[in-house]
Amino acid sequence: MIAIPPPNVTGVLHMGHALNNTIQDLLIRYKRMDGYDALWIPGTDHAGIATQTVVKKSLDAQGLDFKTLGREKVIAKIWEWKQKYGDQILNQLRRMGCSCDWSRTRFTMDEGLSRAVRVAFKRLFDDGLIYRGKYIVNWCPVDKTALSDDEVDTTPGGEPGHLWYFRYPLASGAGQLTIATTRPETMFGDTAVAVNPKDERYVHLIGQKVRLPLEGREIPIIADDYVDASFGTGCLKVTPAHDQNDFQIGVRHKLPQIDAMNDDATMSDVVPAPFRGLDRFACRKAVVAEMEARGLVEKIEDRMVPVGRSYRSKAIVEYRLNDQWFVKMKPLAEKALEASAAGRVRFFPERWDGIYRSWLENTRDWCISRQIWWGHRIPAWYHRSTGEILVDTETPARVAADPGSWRQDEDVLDTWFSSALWPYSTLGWPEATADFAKYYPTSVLSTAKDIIFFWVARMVMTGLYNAKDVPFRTVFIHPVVCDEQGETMSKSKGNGIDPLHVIEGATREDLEGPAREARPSNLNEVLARIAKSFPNGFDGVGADALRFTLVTLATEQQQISLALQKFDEIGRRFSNKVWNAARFALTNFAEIPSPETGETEPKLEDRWILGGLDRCVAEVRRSFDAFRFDEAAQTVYHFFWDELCDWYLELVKPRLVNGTPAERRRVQLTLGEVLSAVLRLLHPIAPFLTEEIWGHLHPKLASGALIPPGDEPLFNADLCATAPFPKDKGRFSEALLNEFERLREIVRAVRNLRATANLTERTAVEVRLRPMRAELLASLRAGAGVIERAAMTGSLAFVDAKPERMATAVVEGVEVYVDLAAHMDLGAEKARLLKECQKIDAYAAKIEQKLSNERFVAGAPADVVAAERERLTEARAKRAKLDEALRELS
RNA sequence: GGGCGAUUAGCUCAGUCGGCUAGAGCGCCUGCCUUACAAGCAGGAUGUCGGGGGUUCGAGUCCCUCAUCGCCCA
Repeated sequence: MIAIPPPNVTGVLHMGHALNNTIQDLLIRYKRMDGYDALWIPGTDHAGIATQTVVKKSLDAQGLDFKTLGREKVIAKIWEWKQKYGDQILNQLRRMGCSCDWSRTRFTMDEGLSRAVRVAFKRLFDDGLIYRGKYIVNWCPVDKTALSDDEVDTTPGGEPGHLWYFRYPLASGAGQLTIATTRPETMFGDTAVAVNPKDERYVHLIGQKVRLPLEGREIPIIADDYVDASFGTGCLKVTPAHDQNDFQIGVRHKLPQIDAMNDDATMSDVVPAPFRGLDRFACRKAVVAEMEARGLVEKIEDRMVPVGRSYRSKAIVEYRLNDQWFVKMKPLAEKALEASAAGRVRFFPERWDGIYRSWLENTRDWCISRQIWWGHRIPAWYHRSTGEILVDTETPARVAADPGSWRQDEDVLDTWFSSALWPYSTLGWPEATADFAKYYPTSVLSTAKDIIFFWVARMVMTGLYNAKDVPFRTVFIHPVVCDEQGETMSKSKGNGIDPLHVIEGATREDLEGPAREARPSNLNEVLARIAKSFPNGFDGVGADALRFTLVTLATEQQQISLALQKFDEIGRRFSNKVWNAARFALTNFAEIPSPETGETEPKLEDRWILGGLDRCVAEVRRSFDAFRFDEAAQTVYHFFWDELCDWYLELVKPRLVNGTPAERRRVQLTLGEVLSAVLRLLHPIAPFLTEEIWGHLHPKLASGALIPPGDEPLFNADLCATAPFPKDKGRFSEALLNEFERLREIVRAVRNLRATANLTERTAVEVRLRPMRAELLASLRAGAGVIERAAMTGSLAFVDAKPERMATAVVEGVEVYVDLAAHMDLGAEKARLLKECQKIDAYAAKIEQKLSNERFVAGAPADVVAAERERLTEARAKRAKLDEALRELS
């Protein structure tokens, strides 16, 4: 069972969603076909800040003011918006072929899920794991809300700024201290100056006071280890209400907290009159100007300063004291760590477990209140006069009885608080539903690495706490989809590829859209690239090709560099091949001799392809089970194209087209089995194409009684989606593979010789074979048909001596002679043989070197040594034959 | 500053427990309109496995180190 990572209702699906949902659908279809009760719950997330922001913009555009409308009307508007656009995402999933259980579609703000949120909140509160407190929080002055640490982005290396050196006079009048600050405007909130206790320059001043310029307040000089003596002057102004670290210092030294700003980052009434109401940056200028006027600025340095920005509004984050709700992380995190240590939650690829653990080990308390309207309102009520707090899942009776005396908390919960409950709230928790009993814990969570902290870890924590078990046994972390330059795709860069463009096609204007909207600095370059690669737009390749391409590219690396061309190169090409091969097969299934006709004995190629099929089935299963979807896709690709199409189909054409009815039935039976199985192998990756072909092929197989023994359930499998996933029937054998491989090598040798003589492929040539070992003769005779057909020989015979004037090639165990007659260029043939000799000599020399090393012979496992000896013998034999051919030429 | 990942053919990437002459797709070169597919078929060329050191009989693979790139955290 899989719970979908719910996409935000704000937007449309991007390529990352396409990859993630392809993987989930693949797993679900695979398991469903393999007989499991596979449930995939779809849904969407209300995405508090993101959605509110989007709707606010649209209301702004209509000239409607948020504040004037008021909370209830705004929420109603957002609901309207959600109804209108929310389904769009689910429809996109459908178009990608996602086989979710649509009847169970959930939304994080559904009544049931909202109740789950309130129940979880109350339980955590009652257990003392949720508390309310004044705390310094990341504050977005644009959205006027607190942000969790994870919602704050910082530019590596900081942003350009300044370091101002201000003189604070000592209260004693006996001099001054110079402090360095990047944020002059916060000086009105200063409540101390701190120095490092080991800093000899200042140690004698500890305990004294300075007079805060512009304001005249006296504040103490304190000692704290946090201060870096080498930074600035070694004196740090401490502003507990406006800086994270200063807040901690303030707590340690019990400093007062002076809040110098309003919620929109203008200066509050506590600052001196001239600065009141100024925006923080205007105030910064004013403060600097005033300090300069008073001669209190020692110097100003340019400097890169760390700046946090809201990942939503991009506004510079302020640090602000606020009443907020917090989840106490430590007890929850410990349980989550235990679960991963015990292997109850496993990550694929494994390395992400370390990332997950290190976050849990260092996590701070989680601020869960958000000062917005769209979301789950915090179920807490405050008594207007006593300040008493009530927390409950529904409006408490005391509140209902006396509503005038109580007010509910204005804030809503962090979106991730409800997302954290998703794997079980979607199953009906906290009710003891049948679904919950049956499907919890879920099997797999598929997601990208960027939300391991936001989401994965929090689901594990709350799952263990609320639902008494881990929410999923396996976490699959897929790569991040990047553009061809290796940069993450984003709206602001305009480098995204729209999955719908890939599926349905796009005009050149469509393709240019995202870039034109984002206006990146290299816009012309981007447009030129589009014009060059897709002057007439992009032809849609369909959902299957989209999926196949993504799955093929999703290796264990951290990112996929994706260019639109890839969908042509990989997915479209392969889908087309499958379609054509199926079409060929279907025309040859038009007429099926009646079962009474019976079938001829399987030929070598029939047994070979069935063995290959079984190996392919086993490998695909192994790869799927190991979450190596790329390997699975490669395996099917290789089997289908290189073995089935290039060899088997070509080999059986004579029997299929001109054969006796019994011969035709034999091929139909074999080809039918292979094709039917390969369609089912491919179905989880490419559902539409395989279903379409299945619809044509399967009825023919069934009506012609062409379903092999043991596969009886297939007779009734009207849909590929519900047909059983193929099983390995154990027909693969190394010996058979080698036998056939020898034939292929002979064929390649003949083709090669013919090509070097500049003969076209359709020129039939005389071929003679001379086995080096007597026991090979029978096998070669059995494979004569394969060679004749695939190598287009005129005649084929076995000899025990090299015929005169024939070109020679040596493959494992067999000498191949081709009569190139007048076309043989003796000089070229000689050069070719000499080159072969060189190659084989280098090879043999390497092995000889190994074998002459006593320590290798003594130290390496016996089988490795024996294998080397064998290779050497083979190489020498081959060399001898080449010599023979050379001698004859000269 | 700490951590994770990457570096293999012109490009995008595989490479299992250290063991066969290091592979695939695309691109490139040559020849083919061959009765499913020219969106195809056949053949071919292409590598100091980022540099250096170490362990080992043996290293693309393990260890150390340096370099470059990407990401995460502080």
